[in-house]
Formats: sequence, C-alpha cells, structure tokens
Amino acid sequence: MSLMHAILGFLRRAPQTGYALKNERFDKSVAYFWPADQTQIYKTLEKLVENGFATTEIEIQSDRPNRKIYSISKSGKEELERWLRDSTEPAVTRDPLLVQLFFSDYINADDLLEVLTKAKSYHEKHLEKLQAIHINTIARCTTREELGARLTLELGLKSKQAYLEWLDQASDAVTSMQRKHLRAKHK
Amino acid sequence: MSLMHAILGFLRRAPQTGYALKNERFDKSVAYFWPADQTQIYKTLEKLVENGFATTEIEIQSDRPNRKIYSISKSGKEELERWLRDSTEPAVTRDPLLVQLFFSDYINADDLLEVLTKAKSYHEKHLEKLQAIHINTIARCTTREELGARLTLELGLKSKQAYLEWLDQASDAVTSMQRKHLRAKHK
DNA sequence: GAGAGCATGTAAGAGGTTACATGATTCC
DNA sequence: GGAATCATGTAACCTCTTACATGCTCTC
Repeated sequence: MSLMHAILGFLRRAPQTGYALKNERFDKSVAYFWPADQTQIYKTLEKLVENGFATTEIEIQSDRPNRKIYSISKSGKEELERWLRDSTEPAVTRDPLLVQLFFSDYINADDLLEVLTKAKSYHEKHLEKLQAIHINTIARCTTREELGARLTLELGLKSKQAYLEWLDQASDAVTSMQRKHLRAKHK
Repeated sequence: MSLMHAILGFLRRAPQTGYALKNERFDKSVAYFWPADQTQIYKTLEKLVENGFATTEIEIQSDRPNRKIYSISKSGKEELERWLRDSTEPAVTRDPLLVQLFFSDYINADDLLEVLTKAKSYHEKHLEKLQAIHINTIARCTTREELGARLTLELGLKSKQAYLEWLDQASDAVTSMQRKHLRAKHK
C-alpha cells in the first residue's frame, strides 16, 4: 500500500504532523501521482503507530491547537527501504474522459468536440502549474533527493504534453470524420 | 460515477450478462483506462436496475448456468447521453513507481536502477500488447464507434511510449549522478 | 482426472471521499 | 466582521479488491 509508504518517506525526511503531511507535503508534490485525502492520512498515521512503524508525541501549544508529531521508527525505516527496493505494484489510471470518448458515438460530433475542448483547457492549466514548479526545481539538482523530485515532475510534464498533443489529434480526427459524413449526406 | 456509465455504454451497444461485460467488454478494451472488477460490475448492475436505468431477465439454460441478461432502459439511455455530454470528472492516476522514485535517495543507486529496469520490461510488454491490438483496429475505422475505440487506444500507446522514454531518461540521470558521486569520492 | 470456460453470487475488508464539528489567531 | 490558517477528528458513505462457493460441460 503506497500511501503508507509515501507517508513513511515523508516522516523519514522529518518528524511532522498529519496536517503538515497533507498541506505541505502531499498537496505540494506527490499529489500528482498519489493524491491523498486528509482523513485518509490521519487514518494511515494511526495504522503506522499500531504497526510500530511510527511513534507519536503530543506537543501542547497555548495559542494554537495541540499537535501530534509523528516520527518514523527503526522498523518503519526498514519497511520503507524494503518497499522502495521490492515493490512492483502496478500503476492504476482511471480517466472518465476516455470512457466518454469510447462511447462518444451516442452524442453528436459537436458535443464531443466541446467535451474535448473543455478537457484541453483543463489540462493546459495543469501543465502551466507543473511548468512553474519545474522552473524552480530544475536549476539546482545535485542530490539524490532532488533528482527523485525532479524526475517525477518530468514524467508529469511529459505525460501532460503527450495528453495535450493527443487531445488535438482527437479533435482533428473527429472533425474530419464529421466532414466526411456531411459530404456523404449532401450527395 | 464512470463505471456505471461505462456499463450503460456497453448495454447500449447490446443487452448482455455481467459475465460478458467483465470478460468480453471491460477486460478487452476499457480496462486500460477504467479497470473493473467482477464483483464491482455485478453490484453496479443491481444498482442500475434499482435506479431504473436497466432491466433484467433470466435466461434458463439446461447445460450451463442460467444467465441474467441486462438491457438498458429509456431513462438509462438518457442518463448515458447526459453524462457523455456533461461529465468533467478529472482523471486519477496512482503510480507506486513514482513514490519509489520520489524517495529513492533512501536506497542505493544500483537498487534504484534495478527497480527502473523491472518497470521498463513491464511497460514494454504492455506496449507490445497495445500495439498488437492497434494493428487490428486501425485498418478499418470508418464509423464514430470505431473512431472512439481507436482514439482511446492511441492515447494508451502515446502515454506508454512517453513513459518508456522517460524511464530511459531517468536511468541515465541516476547513472550519471552515481558516476559524479564516485568521482567525488575518489578525489 | 485436471483444468479451463461458463455464470452467478456472498462476505469481509481495504482504500478513498464528503460533510461536518471545534476553537483560537491572524490578516484584510 | 469575515475569511484564512492552524490542527485534529468523527460519521457515513462510496468504491474497489480478495477470497471463497457452487456446479455443469468440454477439452487435453
């Protein structure tokens, strides 16, 4: 289970709270290939403590809510390293747009083109975000830690670019088939 | 919920059983972008009947188990078309390999290279499968139905190729950083 | 005789999402 | 005065996976 190991990875970097894991770690990096929900993170942290992979201590704060700071344990480090070396869990993608496209013969071509256009603008915005992060990341990349972050980001960029190219191809293919059918009708 | 709509799509093509949906429809096409489990399909079919989107009748067979044949209803067709036009649900990808890579500074470079090599051979096999299907699909593509199938497959091909290129880049980057560190040590 | 194919289903659990509640502080 | 930030958590729900059970037929 990768969420568990992603959390172990972040705890290995530094002890921290569930809140920080969600807002400063997941949402700002791995969310692109492993989105995680707040509830899910808190639940998994409890499980890590149950399994002895992490420990927790409460920090009492006067002006803010108390915090539970989680730290990785020795067996947690072992488990993380084992998983990093051994795991061959396959990737899972679920893309509703492809389902729409697969059955798109039940709507007319113009409606389909609109669906594709909307998808394009959504993915373009996402690409811009990734590019912005990339500019700040690529410059200095001297450590293994930075390399890992850079490479995962670069797959994101590459996939996004491929997806956008494909969206254009798809729109073109739909348009040209539409023309063909119109010509056939007018004969 | 896309599984529901994917099933509606297949039922719209032809009335059929849960068994056929799993083995002849999902596993042979949309599984690449929307994998579906047998249990999940049976459950969703029941839900479709509850919601009035599908009807079912039992076909009694003497030599084989009886079959429940599901058909799409009028309101099911309407719901399918509405969803095909309106849905903007985002894609979700979860890729454990990227989590491994992101935290790969906790294992040594050689172990990481092995992880990347294994991933490469896995994705190469998958690409070959997709290419084999593509050859049989692309030749005749004259209807909207065939176009949808072809385009979804082509995204699969394109993404897979991008992924494989990236895997090579990643291996190269890891190797060259490894060399740099070795040189630094020997000084 | 073993295994694959046909066909349905139950039970249990893991993984993930949505909505809500609390309550102080800081910033606009 | 209202929104955002900090910080944790519960409850309910949806989605998905794993393991198992049944029982007949056909092929190797």
